[in-house]
Amino acid sequence: MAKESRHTIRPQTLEAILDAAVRLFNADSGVTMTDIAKAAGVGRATLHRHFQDKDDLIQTLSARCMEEMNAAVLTTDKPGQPAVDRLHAMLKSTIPLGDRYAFLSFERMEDEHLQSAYQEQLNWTSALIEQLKTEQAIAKDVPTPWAVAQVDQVIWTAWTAVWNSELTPDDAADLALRTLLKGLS
Amino acid sequence: MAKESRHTIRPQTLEAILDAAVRLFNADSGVTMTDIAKAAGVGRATLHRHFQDKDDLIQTLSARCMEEMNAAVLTTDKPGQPAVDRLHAMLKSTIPLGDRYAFLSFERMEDEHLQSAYQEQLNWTSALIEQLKTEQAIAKDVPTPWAVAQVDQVIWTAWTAVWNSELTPDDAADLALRTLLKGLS
DNA sequence: CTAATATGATACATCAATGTCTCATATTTT
DNA sequence: AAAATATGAGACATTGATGTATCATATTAG
Repeated sequence: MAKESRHTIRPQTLEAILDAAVRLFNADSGVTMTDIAKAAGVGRATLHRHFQDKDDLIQTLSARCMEEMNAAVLTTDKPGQPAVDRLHAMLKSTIPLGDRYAFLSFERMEDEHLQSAYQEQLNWTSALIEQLKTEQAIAKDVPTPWAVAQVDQVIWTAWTAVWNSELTPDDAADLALRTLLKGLS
Repeated sequence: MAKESRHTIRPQTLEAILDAAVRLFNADSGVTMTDIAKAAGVGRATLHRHFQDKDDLIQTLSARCMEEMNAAVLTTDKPGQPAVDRLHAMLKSTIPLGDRYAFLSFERMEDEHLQSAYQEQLNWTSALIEQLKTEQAIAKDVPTPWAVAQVDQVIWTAWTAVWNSELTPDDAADLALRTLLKGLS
């Protein structure tokens, strides 16, 4: 805290650090501060100047990812629409952020503020599932937690396919929606 | 190597170590040798007596998990059967081994012997997908890598549900098969 | 342009995990 | 029962990551 008040981080420096960190953590969870500094093209001391410790960096990164996810979902969502359309819009906006999503899944979140934000995200999806059931888009005997997990997983799968250049983001979203609703048949 | 020739590990000791290691690695990838020794109820020195280093332990563990997975799939598989039945049998036998499966996915495998064994596993699933397409159980315009990824993911999801006591292993396998073939509808 | 300050590089101390070694004890084998 | 040996406990050295401090340089603000 003392450090952040003494120094103002430059926006480009912050972006470089957080971008590099997301990238590295997705490739391997055993990332060191030195790795991040190198990948960000930044001095190792700069990391320690702006983040109290590694946990602080991870927490900042988690908060950032969570904000991006929430923003992406909420800005594209139109609550009045049919549930299937809302699901489609949600997939389209979240799949390109798959790396953020993966980071949030892999890292343990001890911070309770983040915990509750994540829970809110899960609740949002649960509500969408319920609406899908009401509108007969999915079967009522499918457990909601199972459906939520499937949505989560398909986002990750779709992002991986995009990342591997196997699919475009839009094609991945379409295929993900189709897979969720009708399976592979 | 020198150590393993000087000492014969007791079967129960080996089991305790590998069991504890799988359990811990699934909860958190930043596991220390001390953690494993404690969880296994074994002296820390015993680990170093039988495994050259941490990598050696992980490699041994990976090999063990791979063998278990392969054995489970191959012993329950009946190549003459319809593809849907083969998929169902595969899900039933692999879902209870979901923790093994997860370990293999999370750990990077530098060993080429393991790499090829894993590739073989993927090829086996790909062939099954092709058979499913031939038998019209799944659509031909679904990319095979996508289908393989879905099978992988659903095993993990199903195992998680079983682990959380939300489903029995058999129910999870049934739900997984249904989800793969018909989606959530 | 000049002052303020953020950054990079380096040296340094600390700490946790790793791996080695030894010896007393427990277990297995004969 | 006695010999052989696997294990547990703890001391020890080593290594790599972490975090701090300092100073010269680069960048930004006034």
